[in-house]
Amino acid sequence: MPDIMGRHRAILNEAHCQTCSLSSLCLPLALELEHMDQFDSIIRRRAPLKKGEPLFRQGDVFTSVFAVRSGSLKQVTTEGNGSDQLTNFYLPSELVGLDGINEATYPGSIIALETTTVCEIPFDRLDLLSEQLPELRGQLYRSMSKELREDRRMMRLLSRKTADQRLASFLITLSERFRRRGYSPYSFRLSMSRADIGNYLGLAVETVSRILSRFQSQKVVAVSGREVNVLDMPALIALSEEEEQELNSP
Amino acid sequence: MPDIMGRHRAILNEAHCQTCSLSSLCLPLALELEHMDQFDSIIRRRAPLKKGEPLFRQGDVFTSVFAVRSGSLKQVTTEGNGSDQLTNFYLPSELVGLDGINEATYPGSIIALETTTVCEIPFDRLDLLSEQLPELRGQLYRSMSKELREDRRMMRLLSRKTADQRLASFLITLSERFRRRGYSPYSFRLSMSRADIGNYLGLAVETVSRILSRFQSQKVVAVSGREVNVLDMPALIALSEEEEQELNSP
DNA sequence: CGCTGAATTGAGTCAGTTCAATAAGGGTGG
DNA sequence: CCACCCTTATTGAACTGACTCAATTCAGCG
Repeated sequence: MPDIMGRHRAILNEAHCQTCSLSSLCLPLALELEHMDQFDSIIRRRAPLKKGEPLFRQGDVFTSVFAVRSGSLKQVTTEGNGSDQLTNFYLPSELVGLDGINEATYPGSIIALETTTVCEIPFDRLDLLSEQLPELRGQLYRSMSKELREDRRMMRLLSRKTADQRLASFLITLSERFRRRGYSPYSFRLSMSRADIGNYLGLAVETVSRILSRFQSQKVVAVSGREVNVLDMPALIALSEEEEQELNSP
Repeated sequence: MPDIMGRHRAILNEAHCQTCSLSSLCLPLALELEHMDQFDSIIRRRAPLKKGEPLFRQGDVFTSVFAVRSGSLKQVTTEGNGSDQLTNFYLPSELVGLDGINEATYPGSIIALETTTVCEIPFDRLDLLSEQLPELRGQLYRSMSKELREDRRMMRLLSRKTADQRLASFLITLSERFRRRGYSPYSFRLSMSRADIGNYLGLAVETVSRILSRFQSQKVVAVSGREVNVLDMPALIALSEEEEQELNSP
């Protein structure tokens, strides 16, 4: 029993911003140590989510944003008629739930793609703290602004790019995100299914599968199930950009 | 000369939040009168933009966000290779430039679609004021969050919807935005070209033109150049939703 | 070790594009 | 005010990238 308690305490201890390996990427990145204590004190720990478990569901009352500690999640929005749209993947250090601030409920469900831990940040506390800490406020504005930018890139991808370009862009973006988090940009594991990738990129599963096979036969990547090895990054970048179409320039 | 000065002063006078007809939709919507004075004092007036004139260009240093007073604008992002993507239209009371906070430069150019006036809100001043005024801060968070939501809807449109559904959704969204601003939701003028619409919706100009013609022959709308009359709103709504496709649900 | 969902591969179809040609606006200068 | 030019819009015909349908194969898991 003391053993279990000890381990439990240890887990809670390592779940502090001051000792978190993600602190240089996460929301409190710009904070002084003393301010980080303040920030840390408003955070609520959460039991790890299992694969497939929701962090919250579409329509739940908005109370908090969440920072991903480990694992990954997907955001899924269900339309009236029951068809789903996967609008985002979230990796460690990224902030989940920012699009819920506006309407008091979350606009999509967030589902764990693997065993995943998150830090819960109650938004009213965060807002109050951001009043006192300009650095934190700035970081929050920047996080939202960054997501706006990424959305614009995604719109471009969806409205202009071919299936090949979409897959290549997707792999490059993932690779870059892993790199920034200290993992290999050349060798990683996809936590999402082909169906998820297709849904996210606006492609049929079959198309995703076919194109990954072709990339493999072109020696650009080696794919085995969900393991990906990028063999020729320059070629992949070229694939993501090639033959831009000129769809009525404004 | 006194005449001109007089008129000039009159223009400046009417450009105050307290007397602005948009105040119930705009950023200071939640502010008490005395706080609105404070907000009003940080705003910089701008000479009206002529059609085609840029408010700022992609890559310009980020300094301010802008509230549209009258007219309309488009956001255009140019990729390395010179192809453009139209990522947004802005109508009166909407906030322009929020996606520039993150990286110190604006990620796209903002171009007037017609004669357009805006209020410039220097972001450093806005940030400081938002420290003192929780209502203002909340409104700023909500504005950004709302834009995130709208981006998600746009992604859905681009990855799931047919050309017909896209056009119908576009017209409905415009109609709704006009309605909220006190204009007729059934009769309005498009300030953007067919090419702009196509670029925004990820369609060829020809497709936009063809579908508008078909909607017209179906008596759903009457289109004459840039004048639009919605004849059958329920039908238009049905067109925007019909026959949802089931692209690999997550 | 067998079962069930996930992934791959093939064949045929179609929505929306491209290419092309014509018509309609909308400024501008005489 | 009108004629001209150039941009914008419409319409037609042919083509194609990605989808759907279908049939295996593979992988993870109880």
